[in-house]
Amino acid sequence: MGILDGLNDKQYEAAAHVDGPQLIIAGAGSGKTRVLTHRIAYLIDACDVNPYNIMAITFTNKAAGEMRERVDRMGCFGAESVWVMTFHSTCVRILRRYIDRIGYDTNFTIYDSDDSKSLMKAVFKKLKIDPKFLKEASVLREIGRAKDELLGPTEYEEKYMADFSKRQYVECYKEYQTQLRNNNALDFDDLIRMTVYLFKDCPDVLDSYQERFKYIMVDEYQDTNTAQFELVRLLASKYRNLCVVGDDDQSIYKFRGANIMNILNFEKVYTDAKVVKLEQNYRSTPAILNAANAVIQNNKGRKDKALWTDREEEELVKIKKFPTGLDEAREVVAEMCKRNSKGIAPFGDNAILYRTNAQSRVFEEQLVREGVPYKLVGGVNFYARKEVKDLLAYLKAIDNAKHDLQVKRIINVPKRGIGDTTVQKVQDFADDNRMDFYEALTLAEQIPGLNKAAAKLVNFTEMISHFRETLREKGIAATFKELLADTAYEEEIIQADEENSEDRLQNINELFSKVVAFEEENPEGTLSEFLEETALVSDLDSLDENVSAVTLMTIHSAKGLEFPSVYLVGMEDGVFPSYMTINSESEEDLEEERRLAYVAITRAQDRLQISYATSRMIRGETQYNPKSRFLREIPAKYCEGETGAGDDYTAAKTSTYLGTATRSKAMDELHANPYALKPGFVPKKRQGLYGNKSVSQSKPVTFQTGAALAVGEKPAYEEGDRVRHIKFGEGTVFSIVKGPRDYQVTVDFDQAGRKIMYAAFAKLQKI
DNA sequence: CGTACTAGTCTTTTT
DNA sequence: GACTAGTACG
Repeated sequence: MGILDGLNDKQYEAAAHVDGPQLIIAGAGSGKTRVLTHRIAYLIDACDVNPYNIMAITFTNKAAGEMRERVDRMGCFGAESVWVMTFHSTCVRILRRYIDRIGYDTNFTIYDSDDSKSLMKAVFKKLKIDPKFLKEASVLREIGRAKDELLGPTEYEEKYMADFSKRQYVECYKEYQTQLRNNNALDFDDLIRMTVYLFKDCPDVLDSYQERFKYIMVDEYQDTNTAQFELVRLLASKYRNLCVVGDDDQSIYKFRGANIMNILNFEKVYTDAKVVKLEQNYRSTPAILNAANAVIQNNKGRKDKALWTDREEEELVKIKKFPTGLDEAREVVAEMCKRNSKGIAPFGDNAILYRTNAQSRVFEEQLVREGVPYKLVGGVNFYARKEVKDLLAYLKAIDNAKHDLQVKRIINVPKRGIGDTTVQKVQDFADDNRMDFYEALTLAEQIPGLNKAAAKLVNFTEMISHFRETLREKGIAATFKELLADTAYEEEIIQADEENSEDRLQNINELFSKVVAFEEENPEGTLSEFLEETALVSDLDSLDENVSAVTLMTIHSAKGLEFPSVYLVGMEDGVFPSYMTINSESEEDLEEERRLAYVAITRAQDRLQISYATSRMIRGETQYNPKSRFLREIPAKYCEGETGAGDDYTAAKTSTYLGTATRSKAMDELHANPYALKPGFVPKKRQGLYGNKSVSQSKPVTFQTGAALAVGEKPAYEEGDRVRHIKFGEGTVFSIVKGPRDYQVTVDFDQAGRKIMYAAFAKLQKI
């Protein structure tokens, strides 16, 4: 039978195992997705399993999407009815149907971390807790941890009854959960937890899902937390056809509750489990693989394994040392430019990986300066940006007036003279009369003490109900358009005229495109369904591999991805491993960090460069850190360039930089002033304690930015013209349309694709 | 009620 | 250094 042809022996063994529990230990790059998809095909075609009875669970939407695509491509009959989803979306799906069985309304809302934080603030206020004494974030972290461990407020209280120091956490947790329930809302962690409760409380519901999911597969099993483990255990307990895939060496989410014991103890929980190890790596060169193995071998609690490859040796791992973080960024970008122009590697082959998001900035600045296209993953999630959240809040308020938090968010955005005191009066009235905030708003004229504000509130509710009418009659996109027009939201951004105005307008356009796309794809789709889609996506999900641009992201985000050429930067003790783990004295924390290093190294296919800097600006101060201990763990025989230990400043001391440090401000200047970077512009030299050889070599920028137009002024280019943009590079003007306030220009960029922008902000240059 | 300034926090990673 | 929340003042 041909379904499993082309798999190696181990892969075959794993894919052909059908009944009973199975643990697949899949090393980095060992083809685990391949095994999973082939196993699904095997179940359907060779074992006559109904595709409807197969479930594959992943952590990210991106992984789910890829799996979906590959399953569909196997071409098995009925493959589209295989359930391929993330943990979170699976739970939402189940809860929307059955959560009323445990006392919630099925049209519950999902709170993101921002919402949770606002709610916690309200909790503090109510309990009269001084935020200086206790941090909202730390309480939320504690609650999240409790929820990951399936401890509700009551269980949590019981467990820590004797612990006086947890007293306030208990109070906060109880109040927080009460308020969530009052708002008919669930936070992220509740999604999993409530599904587990539902299954435990309602055996008939559990049974129906056990009958549905007779064959269960879990990807990235090493990242499961206790709640997720329990969820899977319950679902699989009837038929016991549970196949989990993971790699204990890539467990890097302990801080989020992941319990590495779930994978290490799998064989103890399922004593009859079949265990298969995939150790052949199809991704990296021997040098890269050996380096990775050498590092991870320093960890103790791990399943014994060693990846191998039959690839030919090509290049050794490159180790580079730089005087400063700025030099590092400059040289890395220069190297990529060189390799690109020589035709060795297009920009899209490269990834820059770092420990923390904050490290991306220097690289961004250099990439912008050199006109290199790049994709930045992480930082602020698209749906978490202020303007996007504002507009989504409008849509949520239009969709369902019970979204108190959302209504309050936008009641005075843009400014319409409704202040905190007014809001508080309305809230008090609502509390006294036991009604929703929005309901109270509609009765503004009956609320005592509002005076002039009442009329403003009436205007607001009338506007919302008008939008509701539009929604019913003309659909989501039309409502969105009207929303923009009536609230003059964009005008406010244009008027404020901040340096990121253009980005913000662009985000609005992007959100609008998403609305339009949703409506086109789901002609019958409701606004609620659209909003649901936006609740569970991350920045990573939008990463487009078809665009040839350098990728910048944290190592965490890079898990599961691969790149021909990887630059692993900031390899210094105190940066990576982070300051926190070095000081924590806990060997476990350091081991988690080492696994992170392992993940980073194994992302590289053909070429890996690891670099560190003697001094580096962190949070406004210059730090001198020694080379990373992980770097020292790589034997010199796999490397070229700087190797060995102890060739640099080893006393990890911190000192504040003297003199006026001229931090590179390329980005800021580009946004603030279109003339800031003229060809030939050379940044001010940075004079530090260390001689800085490369500063004076700074190349002129490769592009010129266009002049700023006044809002509404006709641009100097026409349809069909070739133009250049600061960020997106070159493109062709598709259309120029005169909008109500300004010309809207649509450009098809060679790299970045089609963008719609306002002429006054785009600063396009005809070429 | 809105604005302008100040002080404090953040930085480990995020579905 | 950058962002945010909080405060004082008009």
